[in-house]
Parts: sequence; structure tokens; C-alpha cells
Amino acid sequence: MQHLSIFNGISQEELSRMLRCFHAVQKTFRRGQQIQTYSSSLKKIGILLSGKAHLYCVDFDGSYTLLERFGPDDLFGEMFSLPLWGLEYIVEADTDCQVLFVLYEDIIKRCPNACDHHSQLSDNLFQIITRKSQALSLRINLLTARTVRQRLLHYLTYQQKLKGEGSFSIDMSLTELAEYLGVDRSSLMREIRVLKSEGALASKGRLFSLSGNLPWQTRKKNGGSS
Amino acid sequence: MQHLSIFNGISQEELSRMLRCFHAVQKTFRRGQQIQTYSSSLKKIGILLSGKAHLYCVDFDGSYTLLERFGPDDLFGEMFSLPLWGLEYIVEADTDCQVLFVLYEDIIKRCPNACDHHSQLSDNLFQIITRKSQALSLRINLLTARTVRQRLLHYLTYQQKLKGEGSFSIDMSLTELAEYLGVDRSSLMREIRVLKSEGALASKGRLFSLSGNLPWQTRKKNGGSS
DNA sequence: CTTCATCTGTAGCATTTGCCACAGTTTTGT
DNA sequence: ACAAAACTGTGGCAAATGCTACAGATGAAG
Repeated sequence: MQHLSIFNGISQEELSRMLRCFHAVQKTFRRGQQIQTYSSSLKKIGILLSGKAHLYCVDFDGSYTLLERFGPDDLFGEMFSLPLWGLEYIVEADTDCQVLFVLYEDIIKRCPNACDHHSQLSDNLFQIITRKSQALSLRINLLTARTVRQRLLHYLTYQQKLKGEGSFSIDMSLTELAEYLGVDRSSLMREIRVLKSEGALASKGRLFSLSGNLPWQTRKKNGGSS
Repeated sequence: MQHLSIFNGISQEELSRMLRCFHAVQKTFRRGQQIQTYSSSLKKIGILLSGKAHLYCVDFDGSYTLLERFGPDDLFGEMFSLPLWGLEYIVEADTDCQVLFVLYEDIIKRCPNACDHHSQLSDNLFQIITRKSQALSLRINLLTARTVRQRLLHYLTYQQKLKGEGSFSIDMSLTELAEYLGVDRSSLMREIRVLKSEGALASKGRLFSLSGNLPWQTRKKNGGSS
């Protein structure tokens, strides 16, 4: 458990003492169970120890929107989503998973006991929320692109940079990717098909490989003669 | 200056001592000037004391995308955007503005001097980045809506909840709103026009007022008779 | 091995959207 | 007061997108 980034730099021994010190509660959830609904509890932070989960909200019209996906080391809680907004927020387990609950105050405030690693803990916490913020910015950058083509190309180029040269395979299923990019799945498939036909990329399933210069613009086909 | 949320709970006197302690630098910028480009400096945090600014990035294809807007009390720096990604990030002043620069380490780490308000400071910092994260989530929630109509209605409904009953006027110009919603400006105007013709809302300029039940769906006009 | 569920891939069509281009209005700056 | 810039508002048109439906592929569970 001490490998978690929020507990970085804190020994196992120290950790167990601290966990007791700030009333940490560990629970196990089954696939499909609701882990947390954002309504009552104020500053409760959930730390996903193992498994996968996701946060979605029930919209005005009853439809639900996927907001975030969580893997090991991820944090969630009303602090990280919006406090206002009359919607219902629900964290649900995608697989069986273990969750640790703590209160923000207990982490950030110094405790009466001699646990002097609290400052290390708040540093870790800050780093994590910072990374989350970066991830959100990244997605926004993708979503503000107007066309499916641009969003896809943005995403793939970024993955390319991450995974190094040559072909690479993406983490999510194409269905998930479509949702992540905020486009219809079939539209995404269509765009992939078109890009392939243009020779801009090669792909099979989740495996992609990009060619040199990518055709970001399709519209504006003003290249007509005369 | 002590009214800023990052300096909440810290007296003016204490503050000036701390500012010296962690090498804070205050600068003034003119409208249109570049405040910071994200490239070299690692953990530098900018605190906007007065004025307005915005963060944008230069994309692969040379186009620029607006990422965030900043007002008083807002923080910016490479920590809050993405570190990777070969793009250029630039913070630019919209109006004349004053900025305070500090280093993350100097805030989060305890200093040799007797400044014991550092924990208060890190708490404030955490609250701020948390609010920023919430704002990003909110925008993502808007951007994942598929149609212009849904995005606009989402946004307006949210504003309605914020500003209370009756008519309300939005903070940005319609041009800015279009960019915020990630849609073409004329498309936004068109949708407003259509919604007005449907009686779903009334508006003049930035002033809106919504009617009872809103028509989220346009497509799927299976309501035809016979 | 078989069954069931999820995912990948394709296609047609109506709708929506982006992209101009232009005119009137408001705001800003000098 | 005047000029310049930014903003609001409208229209047409081609292109992009979402929606629906279906079929094969893949993978998980019994």
C-alpha cells in the first residue's frame, strides 16, 4: 500500500500509525456497486487502492454523462468535482475495488499526535490534484477542436509523443475513445477509415501508426482550378 | 493584498515578512504583453493580483486555442497545465495587470525562518487548485454535450441556478461564450435565434431568461401525427 | 465447447454545424 | 467628438456529424 503516490516517502510503519491517527476507513466494493454519491459528506476524499471505477452524473434530462475514469492511485470526492449544480454525482465500481476514505482536514491540518509526515502527505496530495488538473486541461484541449478529425489527430499525436516512435496501441477501447473525444462512435470509425484511405495513418483495432505530415484540415477545398 | 484567497488568514504584517522569505517577485504588465511562456521555469507559480489575462497554446498547425481565462486571485503556471506536449503555452495580459511570482517549493516546504503560516498557505493553495479543477470539470461537462443546443442550454441552466430566478446576464461576451462552448459563433447565434423562435428562452445581448421546460432534444422528431 | 456480452467495422440519410461574407451596433481609445 | 476596434446579428451553402441498424470479431463466463 505504501507504493501509492499519495503515500510516497512514508514508511509502512509510519503509515499504519497515521491511518489510525486520521480515522481512515478502508472498504471493498463489488463490480457495479455505488462507491460514493456526492451529496451529504463534505470533504471526504476517496483513494482508489485497486480496481477501476468511474464518475458520472445524472443530467437534467435524465441522461447520464461520464465525467471521469479512475484507476489505482486516483482520488475522487466532491472537492474535485463541482459543489454546486443540482445534479447527482455517482462513483461506481467498474470492477471489484478497494477504496480508502479519509477526511481532507485530517490530512492538511497537523494532528495532535506526533505524526510529522503530514507535510509530506499534503505535498503528495497537491501533486496528485495537480496532475488531475493537467489531465482535465488536456482533455479540454482535445474537446475544443471543432472537427472529429482534429480531435482524433490531436489525441493520436499526443499518444505518439508519449509512447515513442513507431506504432503504438492506445489504452482505451475505441468505444471509450469516442466518448473521451466527445464524438459519436460511428463517426470516429468513419474518420479513421477516411484517414486510412488518405494514407495519413495505419491502424488495426487499438493499434495505430502515424505517417509524417498529417492532414489537419479537410474543409476549405479551395484548391479547385480556374 | 491580504484579501487574496491564497493569503487568507494571514496578516498583512506576517505576509510581507513571508513574501521576503520566499523570494516573491511582483511585476506589472501592460495589456497585450506576454506574462509567462511555459518552457524553462519549472515550478513557478503566478498569482494574478489585479487585471485579466488568459492562457492559450499554439497548436501543431499553428492555430491557437484559448485554454483558460484568469481574473484576480487566479493561479497559473506549468504545474497547472501540461508539462509534456510540445506545444507552446503563453499567458497574455488582457488588461494591465499585476502578477506575483513564487516558487512552489517555497510555499509547500517549511522554511528555516520562523514563518509558521506556511501550512495555512498550503491549505489555501490547495483550495484554489481544487476550485480550478472544479471549473475544468464543469467545462468538460459542457463540451461533452453533442449539440450546440445542449451545450448552450447546459450553460444557461447552470447560470440560472447561480444567479437565482428571473432573467440574468452572463459574464462573457457572446463571442467568448462561443469559444468557451467550443462552437462557431454564428452557429451559437443561430441556435439562440431558433430557441427564441421556439419560445424556450428570451434574450437580448447578454441578457437571458429561460422558460419552464426546455427542449433539449431537437432530433428524433418522431412526434409527427398519424 | 457453448453462450452471452462487448467491441469493431460499415452504410445510408437527415440534421446540424462550420465557414464565409456582410451590416448595424456598441465600446474603446485618442 | 471622432475614429477604430470589437461585438451582435443574419443568411446561404457545402461539409461534417449524429443517428440508426446491422454483421462479424473478440473475449469472458459457465
